[in-house]
Amino acid sequence: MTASNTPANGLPGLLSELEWRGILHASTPGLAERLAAGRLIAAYIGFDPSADSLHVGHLIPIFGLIRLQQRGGRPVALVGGGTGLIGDPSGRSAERPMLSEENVRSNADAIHSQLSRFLDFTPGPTGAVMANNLDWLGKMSMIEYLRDVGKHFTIPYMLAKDSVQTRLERGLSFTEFSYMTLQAADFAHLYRHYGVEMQMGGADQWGNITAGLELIRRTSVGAEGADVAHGISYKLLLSPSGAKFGKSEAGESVWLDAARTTPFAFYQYWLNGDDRDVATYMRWFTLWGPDEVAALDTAIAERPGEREAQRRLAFDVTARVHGAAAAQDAVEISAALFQREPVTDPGLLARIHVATSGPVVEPGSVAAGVGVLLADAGLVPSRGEARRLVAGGGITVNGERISDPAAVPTVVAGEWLEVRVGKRNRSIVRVVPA
RNA sequence: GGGUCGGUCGGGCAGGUGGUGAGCCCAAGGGUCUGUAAAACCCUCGCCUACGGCUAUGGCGGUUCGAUUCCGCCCCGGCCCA
Repeated sequence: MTASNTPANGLPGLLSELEWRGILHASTPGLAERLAAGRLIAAYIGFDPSADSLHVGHLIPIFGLIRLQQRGGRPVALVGGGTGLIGDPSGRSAERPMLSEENVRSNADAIHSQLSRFLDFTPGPTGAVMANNLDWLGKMSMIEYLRDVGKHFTIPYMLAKDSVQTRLERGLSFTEFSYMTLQAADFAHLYRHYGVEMQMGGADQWGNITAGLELIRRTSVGAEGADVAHGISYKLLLSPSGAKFGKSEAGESVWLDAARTTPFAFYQYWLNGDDRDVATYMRWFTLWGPDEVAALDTAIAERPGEREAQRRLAFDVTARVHGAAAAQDAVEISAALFQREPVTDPGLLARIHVATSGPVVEPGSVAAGVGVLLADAGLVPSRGEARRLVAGGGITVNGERISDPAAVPTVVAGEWLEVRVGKRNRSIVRVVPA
């Protein structure tokens, strides 16, 4: 850890930091002055509980809060237990399915606990705070909503929003149309009751953020002329390689929940990134300062084969999400699994099997030949696919390239098989009688 | 509610007005080189108990020797009208 990890210039340096990292999309006029004022500022970001775990895409807002706290601001993480029942049309091309209340509630709980590991919630001026908008939106009566919130929005104002415009042709329910007013109500509520002066979010949230500013401006008294609230939006993360950020090779989301995406798989996701993307990712997903980042830029350019930036990035992010021990474990398992020779030490095999949530098969599957084995283990979608892979030379078991789908591999120490499917997909299969 | 157009492989299409839909593009996967990267090149790309068989044109039913095609009802989506 170097000195650049603790920005000495505090809150006033926030905007310029987001600038050099290439993250800043927009910010309200006057925000720089407000940050320079030397007073504490609290800012919030909302998390939509549409699933029971956050995924790597959520690291963007999470880092937004982390950087704020690091610079001496108070981060407020808002879980959308109320708004999640409505559905944000922003960035969506079609009406989304409504989630049940129980669903949203349990998702909100899960997300709540995941967020707690990224911020310091120790009570104090910069202590992080968690809130759930169901607490106030759920209590609001319809009359109250229409008088206190709806009255301050004109239809032309709402129609002008991008999120609405892009949906006018394709269809948009009144419910989703109203979403921005609920998010505005959140901001206004947090402004009044928690002293939250700023909302942050992705570029697609800018319209919702400004709707909140509008509501606050129209409903707050005093401080005439001065901007009483602010907003920052982050760019849409476009990976230079054109890859969809946050999707594994199989097209699955990379989750922050270890039960969904093992720390090993998580580490592999970052390690395996395209060279062209690392420079961007390390700016977005680490707290490294300009000097460290520049040094790694040089490393990428001069010694790409070493993948120093990928390794450091993968370790850093994995450690942040799953802890340093899990990250170290992922490094060791990766080294063992991706060395030239197959793993044969039973102790190590067992350890890798557990850490990677490896598949378990019965001896019968092994005796039926590699083709059947791979399908039974779930390493390939079908036997036909297994045959294709074997024919193409894509399957290696215990270090031996398989040329016949009917081949019966030798089980190591009576229990283990090291299977390599393609170049990057390697796993340990455990053989246990039923 | 009425009308109309559409629902074919992960995505995008083609075709088809009763006689064999696995055809194209993209995406994807495997191999070679390299670095668990990219590019390039080669191969593959519905499923299976695999020289063969089975399933696939939103769902159900009908007409027919035979339906993706014709008829009816239903579901989903777009547009127009009320």
